[in-house]
Amino acid sequence: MATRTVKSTKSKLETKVCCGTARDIPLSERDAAELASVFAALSDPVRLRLLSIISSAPDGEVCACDLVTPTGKSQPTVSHHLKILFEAGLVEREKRGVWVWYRAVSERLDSLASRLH
Amino acid sequence: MATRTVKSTKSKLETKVCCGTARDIPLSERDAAELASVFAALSDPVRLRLLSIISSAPDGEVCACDLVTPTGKSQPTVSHHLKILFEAGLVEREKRGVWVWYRAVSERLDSLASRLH
DNA sequence: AAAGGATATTGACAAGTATCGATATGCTAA
DNA sequence: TTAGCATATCGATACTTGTCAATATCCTTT
Repeated sequence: MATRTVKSTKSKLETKVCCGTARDIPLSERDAAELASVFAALSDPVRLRLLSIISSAPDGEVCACDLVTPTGKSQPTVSHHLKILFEAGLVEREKRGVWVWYRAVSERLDSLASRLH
Repeated sequence: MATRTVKSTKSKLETKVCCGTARDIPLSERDAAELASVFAALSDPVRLRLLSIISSAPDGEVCACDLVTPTGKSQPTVSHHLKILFEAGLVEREKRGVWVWYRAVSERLDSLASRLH
């Protein structure tokens, strides 16, 4: 933390004094951790593409078996990424027989978008 | 990839057949990587709080020296996080004398928000 | 009941990252 | 020019994460 007093005033450089008292941070530590975890779920290219496929599906849902080939990743890897998206609340899943269908949770993305301001 | 033929129709479970041909992914590999890198910059609680402080500053800018104490992190750590925010295009910086002032790049957040749909 | 397939989990490993102490750089004032 | 401070970089370390092969689980069909 620098000094707070500025003596000379010869240029614009000194017109503003830095290093005031620490103000309250608008975003709490808890909220920051929560937000960060959602962004972390979105911080992988494979997951973004999975979400993209799911979101743009005609019926709004996609079978997990259709998510392996397009991404070029192994089945366990895709399953792992889908789990992360699910736990972040970005997708929901429904098991029907042997298949699992995924849908995007648009409200989750909407509320996230609104928090970017 | 599962079989595509479904013979019996005894319940709703079989009304939809999964595992069609791989369709094009709306989000390209390059775009996904770019987007993911921005989300990665936002996926840390300390960086979100830094951005929060900067964004809500009365003058729209904050001296780096005012960003160490509130976060409770060391000066090198804060400098590291600011660099990541800067390289992601989320903040811009201006050196004035010994001090460095940071401002949020709101258009960057806006365009990011618009891409969440 | 047995076989086969879809999905999830486990274990292991390589790569990436957050953190801090020490140090370098660069600006200002004396 | 020297001293002192603000900021950035470096080096090291502990932790996290993306990936896949192997395996487990669960459902359906025969």
